[in-house]
Amino acid sequence: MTSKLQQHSSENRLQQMIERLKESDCRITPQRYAVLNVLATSSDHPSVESIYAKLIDHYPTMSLATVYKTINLLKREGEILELGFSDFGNRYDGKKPYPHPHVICTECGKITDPEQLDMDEIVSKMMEETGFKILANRLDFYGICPDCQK
Amino acid sequence: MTSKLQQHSSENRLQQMIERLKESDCRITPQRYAVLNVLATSSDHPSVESIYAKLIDHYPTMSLATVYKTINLLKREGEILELGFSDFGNRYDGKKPYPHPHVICTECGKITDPEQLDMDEIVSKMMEETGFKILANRLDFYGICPDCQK
DNA sequence: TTTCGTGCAAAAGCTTTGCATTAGC
DNA sequence: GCTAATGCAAAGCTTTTGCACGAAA
Repeated sequence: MTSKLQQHSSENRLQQMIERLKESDCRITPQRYAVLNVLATSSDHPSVESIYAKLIDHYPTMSLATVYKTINLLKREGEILELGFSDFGNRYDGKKPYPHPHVICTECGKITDPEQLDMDEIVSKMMEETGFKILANRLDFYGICPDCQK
Repeated sequence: MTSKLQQHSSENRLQQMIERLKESDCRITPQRYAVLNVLATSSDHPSVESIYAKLIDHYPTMSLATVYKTINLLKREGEILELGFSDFGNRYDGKKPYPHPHVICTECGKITDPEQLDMDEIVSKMMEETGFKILANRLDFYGICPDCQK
């Protein structure tokens, strides 16, 4: 799993992804580059559909299958975090591919990252209590964002 | 949302579910009763498929559609907690229908409830930091259970 | 030139839905 | 007896896959 210490700017994040794919002998096609770029620069946790929608005008041959395949590749390489939702589809975080908390507005679907909450201590406690070797976690808060409360 | 203070034994949990459905003018058919019973007495967070499999011998006319419909009814009534997973299907908790942490073994699929972790304080902090009105949460720990580590 | 990636269309899972039949209350 | 629930089969969604063509290295 990628360490939190490896956070960089968006441009570096894109380069990081490309680097990783090259190391695994993957080709950097225009389509892949475009999907990587969206994932590396989006803070709004895009869906497959929204990535496709964002790219189809500029890349007329882009297909949903290619977006799916690129995302699966990045998942295998550990370069994106998948947030699966049973109600409103999967969303992806390419900026921070390691587990971290999310706050989700159930009105408008906005997803943001709270900063003040560190999971390390909680994870340690859980390992002690349960005997599990904990490798990942997921913490979501669901509610109404300030905008939607108005 | 059901309060944690309302925890009861499995038999009472079943009665509680039935009560709630009756209040909403739902009929208690043998099929519904059977599904409710599985959900009220299972600690292993069953899937739709496993509920169906457990019942089909005793209720030969039971259908998957009925299990799905009953589960959706209970979701609407707030009487079960749905744990959606993008990789291995949805699982359900009828014993504790309010949000609470889960520890999931990625080897054998076992799901257990840790007891020592209270989310209330963390939720309060999050509301302060983000301005969200937080109504629910989900906390999963993924790892290898003691049995699978051997 | 060889191999990998693309993109279409079909298939695969899982869940929901329409509708005629059955059965609670 | 009235109305809701059941259960089959069909439809819907999202995601995956097979395969022929095209492009990267």
